[in-house]
Amino acid sequence: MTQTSTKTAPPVDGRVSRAQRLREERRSQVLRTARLLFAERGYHQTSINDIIVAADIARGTFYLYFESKRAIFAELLDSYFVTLVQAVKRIEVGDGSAAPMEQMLDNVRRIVSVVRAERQMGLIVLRGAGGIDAEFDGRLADFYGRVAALIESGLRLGITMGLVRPCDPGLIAWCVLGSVKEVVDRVVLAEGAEVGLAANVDHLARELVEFNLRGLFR
Amino acid sequence: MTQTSTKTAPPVDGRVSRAQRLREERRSQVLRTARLLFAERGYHQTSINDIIVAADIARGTFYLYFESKRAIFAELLDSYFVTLVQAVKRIEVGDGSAAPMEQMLDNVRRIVSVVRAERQMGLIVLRGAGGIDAEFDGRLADFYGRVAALIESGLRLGITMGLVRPCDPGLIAWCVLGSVKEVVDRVVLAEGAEVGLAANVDHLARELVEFNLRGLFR
Amino acid sequence: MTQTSTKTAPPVDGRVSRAQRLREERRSQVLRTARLLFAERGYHQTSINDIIVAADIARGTFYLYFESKRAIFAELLDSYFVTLVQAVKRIEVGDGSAAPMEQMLDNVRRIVSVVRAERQMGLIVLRGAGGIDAEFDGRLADFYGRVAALIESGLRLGITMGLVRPCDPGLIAWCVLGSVKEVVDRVVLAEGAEVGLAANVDHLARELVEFNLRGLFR
Amino acid sequence: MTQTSTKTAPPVDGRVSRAQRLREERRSQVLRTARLLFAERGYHQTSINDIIVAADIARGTFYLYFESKRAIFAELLDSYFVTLVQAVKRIEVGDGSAAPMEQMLDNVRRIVSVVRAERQMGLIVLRGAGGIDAEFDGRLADFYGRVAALIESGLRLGITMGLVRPCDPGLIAWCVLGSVKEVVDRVVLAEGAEVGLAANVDHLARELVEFNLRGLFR
DNA sequence: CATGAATGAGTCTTCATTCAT
DNA sequence: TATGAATGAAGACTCATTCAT
Repeated sequence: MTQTSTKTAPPVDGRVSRAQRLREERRSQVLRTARLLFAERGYHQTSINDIIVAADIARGTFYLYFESKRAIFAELLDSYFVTLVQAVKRIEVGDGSAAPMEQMLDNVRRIVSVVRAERQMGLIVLRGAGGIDAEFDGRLADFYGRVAALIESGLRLGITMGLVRPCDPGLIAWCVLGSVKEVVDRVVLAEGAEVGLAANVDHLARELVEFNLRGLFR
Repeated sequence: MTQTSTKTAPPVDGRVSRAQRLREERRSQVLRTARLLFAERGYHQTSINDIIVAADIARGTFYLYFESKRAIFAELLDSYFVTLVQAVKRIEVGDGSAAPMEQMLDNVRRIVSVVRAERQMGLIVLRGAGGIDAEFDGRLADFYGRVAALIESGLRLGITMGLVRPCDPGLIAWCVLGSVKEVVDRVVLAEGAEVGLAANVDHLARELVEFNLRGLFR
Repeated sequence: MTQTSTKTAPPVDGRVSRAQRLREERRSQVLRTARLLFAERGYHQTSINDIIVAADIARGTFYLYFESKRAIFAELLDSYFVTLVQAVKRIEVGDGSAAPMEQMLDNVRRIVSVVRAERQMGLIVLRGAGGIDAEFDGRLADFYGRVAALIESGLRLGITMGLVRPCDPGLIAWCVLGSVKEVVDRVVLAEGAEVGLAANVDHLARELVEFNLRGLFR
Repeated sequence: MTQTSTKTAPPVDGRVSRAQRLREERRSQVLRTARLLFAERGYHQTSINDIIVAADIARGTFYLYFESKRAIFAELLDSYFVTLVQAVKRIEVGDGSAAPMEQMLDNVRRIVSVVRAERQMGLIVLRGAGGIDAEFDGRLADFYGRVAALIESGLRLGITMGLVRPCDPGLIAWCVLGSVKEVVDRVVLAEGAEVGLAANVDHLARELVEFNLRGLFR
């Protein structure tokens, strides 16, 4: 139906033809360009025209690689979700495991590093992905919901083991998630962040984790 | 310059003409309608047409009261910011003051009550105001920045007084803000929230404050 | 949803406002223009742009009056079908009725006169309405199907009454319809027709009817 | 000028090279595929993409064999016209000839058989070839014009010989043609035709010819 | 000969805003 | 003041055709 359908399966011998490689390169170059623009100006303020001009391709070429504007955005979003989720490891509690605090620190460090590596997507996910579409809103809510569920199950375990004080884990999971999101957003992604605080990731991670574990009180 | 700025100041005698009153009524009715629609479908998915149909006014009439689509949205946003800021009181520490915990609880209760009273604007501010425009993004950042600064100054005071453990107040302020925002968003604004957890505002406030003060550890 | 929705019901007093009248005029002017273009160049070769340029209206204005290109074409088609159907009267056989031949002559005369009055639509229906769309094809087939059914029932009656020779009425109805369509198409609508044969409608009608009644044999 | 016209005349020895043969095979396979698609969905709804996918050739290859979309359609059309024209034999009147009625019956039978054999082209010619293009419309008109002229000359002869009643042969030729076209279209090409009436070609031909010769009257 | 990635003119449609009445 | 018809810039997407490999 659409001309997009990329037959061109790689040769059976497993090697990838030169054309294939070029094709992939082109595709990811468009993806990169689009990511940049979406992050800078948001979904609605970025037109297909903006993308093809910035990527220096023809109008039709865009549709050779992506079905629609929504599709390229969705792809960007989904692949970022995957990257992010992979950065978060469940906190293991056991003899051979590192201290929970250390594990949490590692989680935060990994998240920060992912977000900093792909600053643009961070901006999109934390700020610009809402309000595009009912479907995208849903996807975003889904993603955060899954993360919150992960945290919640950790909390439950911690409570059972007597490590975490008794609390409403369904609620507190959102507190934890919220504090992380906000710090990542404001501190990691802030314009001048490169020079400032965020440069010291370790300090940031330690403060964040300590806040979550010990709260404000002395 | 534009016709809209014809503020038609009330007559010197202080009384407001009947026409004036009607004008104001109509204006705020349009505002209400727009708020509803923006909250339901977001900025981009709400057209001027949607608004005038729902408000039952003519297309031209809209522009008699508001300069543009942006303008009405900005107005809605700004007035909500004012309401919200008023809900947050600086934590007083002194002989005659209530316990800090109690003050924080009150802050949370007030915020929750404001947000629930104007659920629509809450949705807009927490979800839908990003990604519209560079300027709106800035406004939003500004607002949260002011709130964070407020929290930060409280933290500094707390630290000085030995109530709050030593920490990076500029960073932790964002943690606090983030946890509040997320809980308000997911728990207070969630579809079925009216029946569920959020119904018990007190429980919610207490859990949230406790998390912020004592963290997760037992 | 669309801005097309024409509220503006006429005032209760039954009179039509000046604005209403203007609106209708504008609308039918666009219809006329579109009809002309569709007839001249066919559906696919006529762009919205062609229509608005020829009608001297703005792009948006078109969509104020019509939902889409398909919609305006459908409207043109439907109203023509109505006109055409009204031109065909069932052949009455009875004491007070004119001779069947005379009634058929009148039918042909009326059809020819309708077609000549709206030459453009004739061209569209007889030549250009096929191949646009499965739906339009269906509509066209439907229309001709109804006409054929009308003829068929006439034939059955004629056979019963001994006026028409025994034959397969379902088949012969298409013969009759086909002969009429072709003559109307080639003779009435032909470019130079105005000067030639078709000028003499009476001759044409008589020949056509005679052919249908008596065939070719001497 | 165009690469396509590289007819690569066969070697003088009259034999056709293997490559030549392959070329021809491929070409006609594409023609077959295109015919199928054009018939099924019409000219405008069939894209080059549809054709190359169905024919399993590369995009560029198509243009190796055919100049353009128009060109392949034109070729299909023209070759069908030739086939059709060959099916119609002039009615011979003379001592050694069969009865005119029998000759006409044979004509109809041949036409029906051609049309049924290449149902797709029948559909295209009778329904889908109009409204594509001024030129195609002309070609179609030309073809029917030639057929009508053939019939007309037959009628003149018949009149001269006293077999056909006096009439306007230029007009009546179109009646005859119209009745044949319509029957072929609706009855022969109708979806379920294979099972229904049309199965009995002889009945159909006889009814059609009888209608043309004797008309409706008893 | 064959390929298929690239092209870009052209299409329909939307919608914030203006302005004559 | 109120109206709503008119505007036109801007947007997403299609598809016949070309051309380097």
